[in-house]
Amino acid sequence: MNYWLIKSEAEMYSIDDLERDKIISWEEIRNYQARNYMRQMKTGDLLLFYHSMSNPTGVAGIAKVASPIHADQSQFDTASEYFDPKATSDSPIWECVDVQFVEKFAHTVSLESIKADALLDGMLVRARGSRLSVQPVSHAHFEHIVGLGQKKN
DNA sequence: GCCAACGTTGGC
DNA sequence: GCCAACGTTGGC
Repeated sequence: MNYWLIKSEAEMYSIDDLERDKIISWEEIRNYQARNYMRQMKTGDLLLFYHSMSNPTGVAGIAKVASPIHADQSQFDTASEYFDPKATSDSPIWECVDVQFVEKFAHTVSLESIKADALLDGMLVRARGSRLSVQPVSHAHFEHIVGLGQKKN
């Protein structure tokens, strides 16, 4: 079992949207490194759901991988801004997994508190200028974030 | 809204 | 294959 962090702009698609939808294809990722990490995902892997461009930014809950990697349908959709003319159904360029809601935290674990916590040293999301929207997370970091998010205060 | 950091593109 | 120009991300 592996652990990951996925980012979403909170105003575009938040943990509340995922709670409502239950499960969606995590489409529209157009970054090779992020795609390559998604290719490594296995059904059942757990995901920290991170809100970017929000107040506060941070981890808002947990999701899980609910399908094997598959073609991102938006690359074939000429009406989509994510349409890719170089992609064909025989050789898709962009891929994604399905993501299923698990839980929303009692409170968001803010980036500020993540940066301040020595137990989270080395988390990629703390890196200055980190723009990667799909990142691996260690088991220890995952468990610690979940503990912080579930804590009542 | 600003802007630094980063990824991608394309000319050569 | 270099690298400047450009577009995007994302914290603040």
